[in-house]
Amino acid sequence: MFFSFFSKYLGDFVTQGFVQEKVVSALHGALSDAKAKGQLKIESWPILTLDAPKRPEWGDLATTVAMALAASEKRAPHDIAQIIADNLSTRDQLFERVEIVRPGFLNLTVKPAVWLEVLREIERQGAVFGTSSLGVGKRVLVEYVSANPTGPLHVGHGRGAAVGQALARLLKAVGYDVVSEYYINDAGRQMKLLGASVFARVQELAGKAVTFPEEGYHGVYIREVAERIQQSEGAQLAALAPDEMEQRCRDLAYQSLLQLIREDLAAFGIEFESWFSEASLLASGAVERAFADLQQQDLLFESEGALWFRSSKFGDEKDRVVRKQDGECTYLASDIAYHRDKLQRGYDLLIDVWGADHHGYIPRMQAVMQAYGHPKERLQVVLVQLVKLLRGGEEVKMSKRSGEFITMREVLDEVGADAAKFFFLMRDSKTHLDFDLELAKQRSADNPVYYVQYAHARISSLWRVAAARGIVCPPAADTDLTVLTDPDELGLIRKLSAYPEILEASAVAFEPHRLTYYLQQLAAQLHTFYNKHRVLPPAADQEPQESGEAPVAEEISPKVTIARLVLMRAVQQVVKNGLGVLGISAPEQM
RNA sequence: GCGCCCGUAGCUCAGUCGGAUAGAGCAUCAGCCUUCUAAGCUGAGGGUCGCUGGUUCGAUUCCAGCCGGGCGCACCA
Repeated sequence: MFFSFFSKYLGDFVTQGFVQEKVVSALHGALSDAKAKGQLKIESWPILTLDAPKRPEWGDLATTVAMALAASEKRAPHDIAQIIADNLSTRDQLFERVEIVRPGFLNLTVKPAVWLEVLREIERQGAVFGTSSLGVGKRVLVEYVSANPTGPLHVGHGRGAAVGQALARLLKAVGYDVVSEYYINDAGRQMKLLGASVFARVQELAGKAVTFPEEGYHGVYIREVAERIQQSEGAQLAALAPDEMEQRCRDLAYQSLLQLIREDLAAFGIEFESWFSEASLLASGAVERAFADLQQQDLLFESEGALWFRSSKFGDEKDRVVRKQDGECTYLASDIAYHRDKLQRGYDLLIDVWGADHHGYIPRMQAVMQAYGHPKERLQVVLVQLVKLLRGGEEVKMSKRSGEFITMREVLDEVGADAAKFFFLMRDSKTHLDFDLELAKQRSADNPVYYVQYAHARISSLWRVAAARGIVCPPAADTDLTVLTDPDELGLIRKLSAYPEILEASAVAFEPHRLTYYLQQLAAQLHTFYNKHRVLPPAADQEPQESGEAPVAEEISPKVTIARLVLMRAVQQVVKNGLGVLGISAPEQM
């Protein structure tokens, strides 16, 4: 909810990672100084990237600029690294250590005091910590799910829904103005088949023998819809002529199924700002206008009695039919008109979330972008691969033929919306996903959803216990954090500090799973810390264990307690923010 | 046949605008713990990053060619 208010804060909070930003500007300064002194030429400025080194002894952050510059400077990377290091050493309020290693790595160790600032920063920014202004001023439309209203949503749609929503929120978080839209295919052949199928079932219920339409919808839900229709207005229906009756069945079935889809999405916690009807495009003449535009640029031609779009002109492998010999428009016709409409609404970026089996459709839609005078990159298609449902390692079989499949609703009812979303977002959307229902509903640390949510709940529990013991945690600004010197503490802070970068990388790559992965790592680090260290002092009543075997409980002074509480509060904030972006709740208790 | 995606530990997968000794979870094995703030902790083994070449100081990452798997090549959605 608070996402819609982001844009007004974005100007104030530019967080490319608090510490990272300082280090980058220090590096930039060092390079400038070196250039001014004539030590380096620096004809073109390198991109300053910071990596978190794999080994702790390599410092907090590392950069490879020296090696990147080696070629253009025509000098050994090590020398360049030395020059940078020398110029960096004047900025020693930031660095504890600057080391040059082998080919030309620059390993930087930032002073703990600088890291501690991150905690204050997180507290200051709260729910907007991690957001950035990358996309400010740009409008993007994310279209997803868009399932035909001819049946309930299945598991694949669920993954698409989770991915689409996460993408939308991710882009909002980095400053874009985002609208989510569902395109309703409420026209054409599918609807006719739906009407015919339901009509046939209604006739059956009325005791009339009918032949079920070829390629009709066989699912049980069709019968259910027919039964409802028969009950509610069987009498009125009987009075109609057959084709009127079929028409009526189609309308009622459509409404009923679309309603079902809306309800399922609501149950999944997915909301669209906009629902766009294909039929409305046809009714408004938008398709004809789209054609006229193309006609004008000679991008349409007639051949073999059909009308073709010259998509090959824009890199598609061949031209495509938009109006068939029989005079009917193809689905491509509506899609052209629909995407033209999106463009006319002034979006800077269009994102379509599709099933991966539609990938062959991308070139022709990007051709549409170009036909209307936009770069093809204006349309970005995010592909979502199939979900393989497992139950305790065994594949759950589904048969398409009989029209029976596992619905999204069934999965939600079994594992809950949070777990379903998390699992859908755990892997790169373009790869196949194994989704184990048993694992997803487990309430244990083996279940990654619980593991992450538990990190949040666990900290909430601290507040409850602290409150009960009358311990209050003052704002970070008023707290002496210098007692946080343990590697586990500083490690957590470094992890927190990386959150804005993760968020941004995840957003620009359209890959929500990176954030999911990060949250698992952060949770793991939190749990490790939590198991190893105390935050609150032991309760007064259950004092000393017998001396001897029990591991010596860590001494914990009030000062340390307070500082660690501040740390915990920051971890909790970041977990909450991250889960929020993924559309997953952050429970206070589990 | 052409095109797109995937191929990383026993399993499921991260990591690639080129960087150091390639990571996580599960499983396996070995210890410890049965305590609290809440559902245990610590460690180990495990890899020709599909194969072969190329570019590079440096390739899991980029390029080419193969191999294997998936998907797509409609006047179907």
